[in-house]
Amino acid sequence: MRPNMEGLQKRLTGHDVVAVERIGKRVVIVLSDQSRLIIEPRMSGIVLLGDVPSREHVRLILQFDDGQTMLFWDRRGLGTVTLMTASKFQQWSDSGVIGPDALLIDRPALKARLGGSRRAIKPALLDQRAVAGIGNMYAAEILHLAGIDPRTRCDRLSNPQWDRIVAATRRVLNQAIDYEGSTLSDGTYRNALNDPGGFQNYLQVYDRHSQTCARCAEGTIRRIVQSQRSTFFCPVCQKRSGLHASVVDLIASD
DNA sequence: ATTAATGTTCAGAA
DNA sequence: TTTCTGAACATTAA
Repeated sequence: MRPNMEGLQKRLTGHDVVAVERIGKRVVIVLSDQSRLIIEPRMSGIVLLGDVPSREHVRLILQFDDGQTMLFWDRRGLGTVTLMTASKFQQWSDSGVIGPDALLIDRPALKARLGGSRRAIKPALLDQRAVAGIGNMYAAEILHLAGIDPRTRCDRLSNPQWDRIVAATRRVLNQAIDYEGSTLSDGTYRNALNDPGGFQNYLQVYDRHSQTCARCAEGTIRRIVQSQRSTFFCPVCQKRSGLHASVVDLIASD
């Protein structure tokens, strides 16, 4: 991506932006000829309007006629920027590399995609081909809210458990969006105006290793590794079988 | 010096 | 065939 950045800037010159959309974790900028500029921020990338936070790590700058600036800033440089023609985008969209969006999927669809799998539910939720938009932090929060052990095999989950996963997904993601994301102590995540989010103050398990669970006030949050990612969970609220009473209340109050 | 980090992809092995 | 591991990408901070 970096070697072609100048070529990319040149190809973009003279085009109008007609829409900005989202597919899973990607930002999709629609241009007047229906081609798409797709930004995939990955770990540390952010899309910003306005000032450049630092001259370093700027990957792309869109300068608009009215003086506004949109830029992709990526400290670790793991993110990607891709410009696709309309037909290439259509092809890519239809290829199935990105599953249904996490905020739109319903229980039958999610179960159809994962219900036959022997994988543990936590790594399965991170599979963007199965369902798009859930990352490591929110997978932990979702399963905690749903009261499900992250190690549970997908093919052992009951319909009520799938229902709780879908409900918890919507609630966690919508709440995180309302609070404009989670900015942990390293300050990486920012909204488009470079302001920190507020949802980090409401995280129940993520990054809370060895703390007492705020919900049940009994369990101690555990950290385990699944598919080379940290998983945090409360062994009391999230049992393989059985369900802590407060879980039912939380989901039901939605 | 080592490790881990809100992510994904690849090769290779159970 | 499925699912996992380890490495890779690059940077920062504890």
